[in-house]
Amino acid sequence: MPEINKDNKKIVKVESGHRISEYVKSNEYIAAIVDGTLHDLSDVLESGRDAVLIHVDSEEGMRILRHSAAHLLAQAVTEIFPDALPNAGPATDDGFYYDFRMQPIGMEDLSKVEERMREISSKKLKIEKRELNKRELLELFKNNKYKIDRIMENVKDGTSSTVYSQGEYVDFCRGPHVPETSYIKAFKLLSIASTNYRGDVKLESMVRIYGTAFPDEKSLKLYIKNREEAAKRDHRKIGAEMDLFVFNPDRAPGLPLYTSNGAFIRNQLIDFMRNLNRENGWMEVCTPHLFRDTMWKQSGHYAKYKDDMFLFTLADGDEYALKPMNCPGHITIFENSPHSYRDMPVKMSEFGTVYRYEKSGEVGGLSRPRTFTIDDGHAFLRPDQIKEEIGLTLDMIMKSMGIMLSGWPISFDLSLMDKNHPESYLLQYKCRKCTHIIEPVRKSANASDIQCPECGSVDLEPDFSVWDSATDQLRSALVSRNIAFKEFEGEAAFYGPKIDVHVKDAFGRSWQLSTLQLDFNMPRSFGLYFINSESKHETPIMLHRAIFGSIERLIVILLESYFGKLPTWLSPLQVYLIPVSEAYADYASEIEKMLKSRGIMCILDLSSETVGKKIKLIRTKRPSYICVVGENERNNNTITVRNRKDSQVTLAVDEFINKLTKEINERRIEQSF
RNA sequence: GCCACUGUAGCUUAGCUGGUUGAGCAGCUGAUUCGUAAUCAGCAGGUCGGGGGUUCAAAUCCCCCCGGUGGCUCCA
Repeated sequence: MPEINKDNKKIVKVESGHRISEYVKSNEYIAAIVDGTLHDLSDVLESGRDAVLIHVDSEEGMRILRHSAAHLLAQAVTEIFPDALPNAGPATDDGFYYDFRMQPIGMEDLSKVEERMREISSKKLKIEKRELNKRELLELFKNNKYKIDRIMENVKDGTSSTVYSQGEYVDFCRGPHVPETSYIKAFKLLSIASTNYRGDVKLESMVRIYGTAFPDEKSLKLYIKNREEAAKRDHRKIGAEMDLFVFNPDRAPGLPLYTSNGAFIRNQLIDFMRNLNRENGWMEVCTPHLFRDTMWKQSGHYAKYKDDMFLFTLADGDEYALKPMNCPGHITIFENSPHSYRDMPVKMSEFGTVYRYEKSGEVGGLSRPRTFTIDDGHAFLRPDQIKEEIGLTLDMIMKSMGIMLSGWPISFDLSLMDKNHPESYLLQYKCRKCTHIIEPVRKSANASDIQCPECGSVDLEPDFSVWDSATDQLRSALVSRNIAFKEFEGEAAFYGPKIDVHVKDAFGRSWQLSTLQLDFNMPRSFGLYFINSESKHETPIMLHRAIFGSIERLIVILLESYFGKLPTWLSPLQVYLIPVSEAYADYASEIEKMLKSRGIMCILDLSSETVGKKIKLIRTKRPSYICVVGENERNNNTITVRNRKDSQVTLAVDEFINKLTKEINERRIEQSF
């Protein structure tokens, strides 16, 4: 996605009784904000106001443009397929879609639809808004049950709402939209998908058409080019070329097998994180891959994720499950011994391989496998230790991202609770009558199903103090590291607030890596405690944290972003060594021995092919260095080295090996030569 | 699971409107001993994803199944 210019703000004074459009000279402005609400340019203001014009290049402007493009799509589809019933068509982060109840269509139909959209666009149809009352709305859309559903849900009796029309096409919509169809000129339909009404598999299936639109042809082209470029860098293609992993759909669907090359990359990443864990007091543990169902029932995973777990029953009737998460295993270790407040925090880490039964259509490559390994960690904390521990974990994140993905934009999201819906969260309550504190529970949405155990009153007040304190500590940990972050209200898990870390690659794709989640629930459901300074049992707070996230996904990110040309410390082929002829095989073997004794990944190619051919054919394996030795090198005890960018230098063998060893040990991204 | 696209040798691929598959690379054998993106020659490798049907004849047309890929959260 191209950069969005957020400073394209223009404010005009609109006098009472006038249309906003009268003050707009350029067709780069497509809508306006007045007193915080969105308006069409055709709107007449009843009293004089400042209107903030929305530029088509702004984030808001793009959404409006794409939403209008979705309407254009619906118009074209209903013209070509009169039986198609439009449901809904919003803008998405990088385009738009529209859902229709209709016969399945194919890609040929898509180009027909796109052609029709262009025709309609060039007709410069005015996009007009009308206000209708509920009765009129229901009458207008009487043949479309989906629109009727939406009207019933969104328009209260006796009130009115808006419809937008362009030519013959009318849609129930709250807008705003661009002024006329010709504003939508740079667009493309991308794909067809099946979806169900309201996303519910039990309801009828619908055809979803995806597309995207941009303010100008150039940005559209760039977007399409980036998509194609990203496809070329698909990790599955690169992985096959470099011989990193194998998939066998018959024997192990969705379960990757790593070759020695792939295993090398994994192990390098794991070694790196293992050291970082040690430096930061995360003690490595090792837990089994399967547990009895009883544990999963206690943890709550069974109730929530039963359908996504690999479950099986043994001959004696005992039920087991492969672990979908590592936390209960770590809890089992924690439980085994008493803990004083002085020993806290207790921090366990594990490269924990988990198994999740993803639905058949959802698995694919390393990005959506059915087994993956998390650089998992669970800290058992006293309530006052959150800030310190989060701060240290943020340091680990900054350090590891700097080493692996130097210079990539990183963003931090802090997810908070929505205090208007306390019933969505695990909360402590206070009895308004007798001030008794009720242990954390999750109230159900409507019922007054909880009563005070002391006086029986149902008049309970949510006590946010634990959440507030935890959230403040997360926030101040971020602030203490000078980290910019965004807050998202209502995005917290029911059991606690969290911080998510995303990185953005060279193609503008955002990837989630680290997560830090506080958990007030699991320590409670397992009855965990530590002995506090008053010799009383106190429940610890758990921190679930992963820095890489899944190692599989990290490998995907590294392969796709480096195009397979990994930093040398991660490369399974660090040196590819060629003697110019058999006569120099001995000299090359000596060098090979020296490299191997330093642990450098090296292949010596003594086959009878020409140097040119060997270089040509090794390219898909992406060696860090291609080294050639012959008469010159042997006479001077040197080596000729060609790097990933194909620049070449001849230097002393000792110097090469020393600098290369340093490059690998220091995990440098840039090459030494 | 649902929809679209797709499936010819290990990889990349030719095969038009039906006449039982053609190549390049990789592999193997031999020659060549060579200075940075393919040395030469030969050999071998395919139930055209699987099954059924139409037809004198199917990789090609029809039906069913199985893989792979994209999508199935963003609500007028």
